[in-house]
Amino acid sequence: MADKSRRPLTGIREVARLAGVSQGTVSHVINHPERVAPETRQLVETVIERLGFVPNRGAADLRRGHSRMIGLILPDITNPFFAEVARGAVAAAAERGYVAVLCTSDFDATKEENSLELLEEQRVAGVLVIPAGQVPQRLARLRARDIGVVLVDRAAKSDEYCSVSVNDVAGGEIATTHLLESWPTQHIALVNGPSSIRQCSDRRRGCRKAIRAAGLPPEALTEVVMPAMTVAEGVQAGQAIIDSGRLPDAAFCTNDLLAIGVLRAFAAAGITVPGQVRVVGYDDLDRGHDLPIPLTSIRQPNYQLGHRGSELVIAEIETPDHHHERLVFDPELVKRATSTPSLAARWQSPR
Amino acid sequence: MADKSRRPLTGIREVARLAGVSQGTVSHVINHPERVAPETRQLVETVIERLGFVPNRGAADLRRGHSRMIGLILPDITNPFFAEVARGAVAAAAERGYVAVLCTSDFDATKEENSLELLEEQRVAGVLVIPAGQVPQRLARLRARDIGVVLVDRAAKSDEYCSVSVNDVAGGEIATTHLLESWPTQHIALVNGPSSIRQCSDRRRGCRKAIRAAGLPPEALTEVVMPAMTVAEGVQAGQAIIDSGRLPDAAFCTNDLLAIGVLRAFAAAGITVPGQVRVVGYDDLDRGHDLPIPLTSIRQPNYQLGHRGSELVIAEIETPDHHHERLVFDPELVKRATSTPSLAARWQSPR
DNA sequence: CTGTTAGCGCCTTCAG
DNA sequence: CTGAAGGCGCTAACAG
Repeated sequence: MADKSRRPLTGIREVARLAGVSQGTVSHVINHPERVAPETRQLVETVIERLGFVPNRGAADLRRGHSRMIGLILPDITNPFFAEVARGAVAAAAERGYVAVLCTSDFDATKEENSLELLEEQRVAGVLVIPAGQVPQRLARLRARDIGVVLVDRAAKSDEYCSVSVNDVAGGEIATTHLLESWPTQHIALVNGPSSIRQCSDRRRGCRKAIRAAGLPPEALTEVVMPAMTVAEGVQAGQAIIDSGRLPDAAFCTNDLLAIGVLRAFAAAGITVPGQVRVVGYDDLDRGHDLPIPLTSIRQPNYQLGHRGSELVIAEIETPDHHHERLVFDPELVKRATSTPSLAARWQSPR
Repeated sequence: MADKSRRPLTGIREVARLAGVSQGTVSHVINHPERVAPETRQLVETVIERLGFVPNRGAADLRRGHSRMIGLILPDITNPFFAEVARGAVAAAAERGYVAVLCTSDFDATKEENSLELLEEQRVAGVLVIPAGQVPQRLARLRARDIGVVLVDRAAKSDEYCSVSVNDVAGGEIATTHLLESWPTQHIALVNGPSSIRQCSDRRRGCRKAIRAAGLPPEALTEVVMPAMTVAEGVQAGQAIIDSGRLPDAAFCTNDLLAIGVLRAFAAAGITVPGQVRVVGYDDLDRGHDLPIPLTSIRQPNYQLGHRGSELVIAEIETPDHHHERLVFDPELVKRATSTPSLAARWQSPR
């Protein structure tokens, strides 16, 4: 508890000196304890303990030629979806003794590139990236440097990268099928975001597939496309549906925010859910649980995405002859009152 | 686009060779461009570009004796509160050219210690920590190593560390005062979590203060303490209030989850809000926005907490003679329908 | 302005 | 099983 002489209570060298052994031996007790005589080891460990010595990972990494950091680039850590991915990624990394360096792109391709550069400078062992838009060009350079790369929430096109993603076509299909099967349905509204977002077009594809499978004609589906996927847009979409004069039996909203907006518009117009129209969303946000009527939704294995993603990069890094893998998860339906008349009863306002 | 000869298209040395200058000069064009003749610089930059050379930050850090990484330890990145803090912290770090290493404690003191050890090994320049419980002992060691430390969401006791936190007493006071002033009120219920959580006791303190200030007797306040702060507990608390037979004029719930539960219980019992009872929560979760009746709540400057936190560590790191600062933010009332009869009208279910 | 040089802290053959 | 020695890639004096 003294003043510790001000100098970086440094290194392996000091430990060696105090223990009366060589640096090499100290290094061994740290990295290959078994190669050292029990008593020497014991001695060294005691000194390490007494000095409060903590090895300098950076120096070790430099010497070894590779680090134990993995970079994580995502658009917005505040988004529950990405946060969950991050949680899985950080957990898996920690399990394997890696630390995660977090970068945020704010959906900005430039920031994304900058982050990639920073991570390259740090010589991270690998990166997990949830691209904000296009798959960043710069990833190629990282790969050239033998930095592991895995795309998250986006299937790799070619076999250039590993990727973990979830099957949005299946999600759209599941949602629609549920609507179709749980109650007689002739007319479905699809409330969607811009087709330029892959998720949106994939989910639409699944939706159409289900309709076809049910033997319904394409006209059974009416699509409302909104420029953004917020509650406000949802309200507008809901209003548009109402104004169209032809109320659908059910509405599949491509995300929960849109669904919440639609629900709001319906409530304001006195349209009952699920009585007149059944609704399902996508993402299974917590926000959807406490609505006047809890929202049926599609849940994605977000934590798994991140977790398996980390495992994949690490495998890619540690395995000499690595084959790129493309993992695709399936989403899952979570039934709630908004699509299920029987569940809805208890939610109707009392009295 | 060739095969790049397999070797780590390495270093400054190679650049120097190809440019026909010395390593030192290359280093200068990277770190002190102004100290180099424009043409030499131009030449070197061209070579750097052509080689796709990216400096090895780890090596530089080793040489310089300090890194540009800041560690971030928080209980759960999935919690909107912490996520927002992280966003601010990461942004501020990036602004100053630092990268953030993210660690998660899962509210587990052991994991917290482990993370601190990892960060110490990485020789991060500083750490931002949101303690899971007690302030970790190990922080002292980091400080001894000249690693910057700032406590987030917790005021430092002594003047050992910098800290950024928010005034929970003020929050409790604001919430209660709002309830008291916006409508005639004789009886308030305080739905609280365990007193062992500092936030809970602080908010209670603020609540009492407001009641005293309004000239009401202590009996005007009835406290319901729940062992956890979830929606489920909130429902129970709401039920308890109902069962007590004496409905309060207003309820201050110490977080939004509790409030949501209380609201649910009230709705199920046919008690109108804000008609019979007005309610305010705490945290201003998104979840509260889409309730049958939007929830009045207290919002904390989470992003600011993280942002200023990062700025503080960086200041502590970069400023030789640094005085520990204790920043305290004030929370803010967000009025919504749940406490405001006039706002509530438009939310009443139509028809 | 540019070149030379000596390490930062650690790991890892290679001998003894 | 242990010690000695040579860098990893880069920066920061110091000379020229």
